[in-house]
Amino acid sequence: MSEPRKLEVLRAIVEDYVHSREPVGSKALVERHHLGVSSATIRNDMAVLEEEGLIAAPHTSAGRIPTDKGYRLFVDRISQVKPLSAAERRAIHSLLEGPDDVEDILERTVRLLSQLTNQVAVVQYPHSNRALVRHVEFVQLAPQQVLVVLIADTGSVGQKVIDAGSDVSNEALMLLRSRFLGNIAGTQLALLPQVLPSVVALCPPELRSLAQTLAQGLQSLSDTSREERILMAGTANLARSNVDFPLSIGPVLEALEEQVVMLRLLSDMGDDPRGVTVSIGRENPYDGLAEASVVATGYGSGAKVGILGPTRMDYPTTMAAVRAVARYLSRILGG
Amino acid sequence: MSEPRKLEVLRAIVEDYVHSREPVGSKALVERHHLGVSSATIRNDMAVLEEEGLIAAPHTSAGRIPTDKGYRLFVDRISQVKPLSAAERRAIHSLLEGPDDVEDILERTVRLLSQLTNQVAVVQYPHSNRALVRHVEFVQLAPQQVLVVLIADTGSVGQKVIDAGSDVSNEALMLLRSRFLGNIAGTQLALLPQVLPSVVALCPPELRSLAQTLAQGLQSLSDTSREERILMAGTANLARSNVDFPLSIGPVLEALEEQVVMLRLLSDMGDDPRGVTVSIGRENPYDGLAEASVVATGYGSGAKVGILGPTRMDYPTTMAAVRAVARYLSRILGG
DNA sequence: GTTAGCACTTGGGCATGTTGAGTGCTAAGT
DNA sequence: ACTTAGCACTCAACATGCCCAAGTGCTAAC
Repeated sequence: MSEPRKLEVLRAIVEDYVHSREPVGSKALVERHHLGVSSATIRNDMAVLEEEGLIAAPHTSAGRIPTDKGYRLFVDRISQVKPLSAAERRAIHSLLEGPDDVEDILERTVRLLSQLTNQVAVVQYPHSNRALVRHVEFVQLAPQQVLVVLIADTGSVGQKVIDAGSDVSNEALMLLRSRFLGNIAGTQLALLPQVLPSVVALCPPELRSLAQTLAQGLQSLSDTSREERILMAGTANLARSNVDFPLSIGPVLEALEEQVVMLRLLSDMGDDPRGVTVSIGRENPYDGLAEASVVATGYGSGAKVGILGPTRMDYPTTMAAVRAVARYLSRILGG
Repeated sequence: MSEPRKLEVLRAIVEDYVHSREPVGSKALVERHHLGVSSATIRNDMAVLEEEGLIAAPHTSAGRIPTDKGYRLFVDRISQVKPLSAAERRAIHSLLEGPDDVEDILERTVRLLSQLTNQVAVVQYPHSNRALVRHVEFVQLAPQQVLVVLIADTGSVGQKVIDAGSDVSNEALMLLRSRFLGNIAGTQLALLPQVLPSVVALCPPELRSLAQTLAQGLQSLSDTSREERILMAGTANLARSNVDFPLSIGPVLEALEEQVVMLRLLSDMGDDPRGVTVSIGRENPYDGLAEASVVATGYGSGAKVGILGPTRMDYPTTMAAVRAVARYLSRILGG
């Protein structure tokens, strides 16, 4: 059989199955797509595809459905990106309007993306490797408690309450504040771990231990404010898309709730700077997502946006949406 | 028939149904609970209960299940609070340990509560009606963009990027910062709307418009940092508890995602300062939650904690857990 | 390499029968 | 005035058997 037709058949199977949710047979296939051959020929081709592990039959006399491997081939070699509809473009454009508040933008982004794709949308907070320290504030909350605030020039704000271990005088705090501020303002967040110890060393010995504690606080803020959070929307789509399909939704919700899992997942996906990356079914490192696929891509300076949905999803459209949204996001955030 | 026994029967039905998930009939009832009468008597009682709308039969020859109204009576007049197990007490106690960071504590709280109850746990950020302005910071991000930061003495931090409309000089910003700080430090957040205009009025005329913009930013921060966010955990429990039961999970997820809906819901529930409040099924203002119940109570100075689950839930245990967690939370946060 | 034809498999739909849990009612007992 | 035993009745759930349509794999001819 001809190689191109084989791929064409796989493509037809994937598209029909995604759209109908039902195993697709040889006859239906030859009717819906005008391949120039008969159903018998298709059957032969399908037998080959099955041998290669690209499709499978749920039971003897049913049609075929694509396997993870089949989707993989489809995504890698067959599908072409679908252009977005005018309405979709418009929706994305409207992201450009409104306040430039990072939080706001990300929130609108996930909402939009989840509506666009009918899947769960996820976005990682922007990496701010290049972000600089703009301001540092120590606020005394209680005799032994200090609120540490770190403001970056990107507008991201980190906060953390730390326990000093002993009473803190206001004067000491003021002194340390100006000492820290003077020495780290303008520094890249990413460099804080290297810079902070020297600042501590410069402090008067009797304040050394407090300074050390504060420095730790700042450092952990520089970590977390950098990339360690995600935002998501559209979890209800999980229930909707599986209304007559028993994808076990429980494990997926669990995974989504564990930010650690999701962060891991996103960063494990290569960040091909131009295209989107797809992780299909069992390719996925987390067991609970064995029946799910993730479509993601980087934006700005390396953080990820993406969606999560059932393996049976419309990859071309979804990939187009993710890519488009990522591009706009990069533009807005000036990545 | 005797009134006390009628209630006893209702109680037995509720308990059996919650535990077995199946309609409960007269015979099973008389076997499992040693009521001193025969099944025929129970049948008569059940007929009365059904007339009163407290229980219902899914179909002719099935047992009865409690209606919303039945649960209501059960919660209000029959059930007694179950004491928590030692393990549960221990788990709650361990909340006391660890950093006093509000964010951290709330996060651990929802996790704990969702595990304790096997439901979705929700917590509203603490009200800070009594919270005072600790610090105000204006940070210039771009010629026309200013980041406004408002820090309260409770450790809550609000941030917002505002667009000034025209270029802002650094000196002007510094001046306004000290002007605002001097006039509103120590003020209650709740009073900001009244105080801010006078501060604006005191500013030099050429800065009036910028001051106005900044004041608006601060005011919106005082709103949002006060109570307008919620945190949740355990959405996966929704899927688990309904594995063989078709509570439509979709609408519930939608509701959970709409913070506005949840906030509305929580604040609409009375805040009986001592007991917990329960909202059952259709009593619920939001249609998507017609098959769900919310068990909530206030903590600290009026914010809410609670859980959301199917109407068929173990109310006594759940209520006990919610109440206990709320108490500890109040203690930790010094409400 | 493709096609027509055909025997074969099998899940799904449907009609039918059976079972058992559960009810409501009546009449008798306390 | 309640309670209880007994009984006829209802109805979902389950089982059984049947047929049908969809779909396959194979073979032989083109």
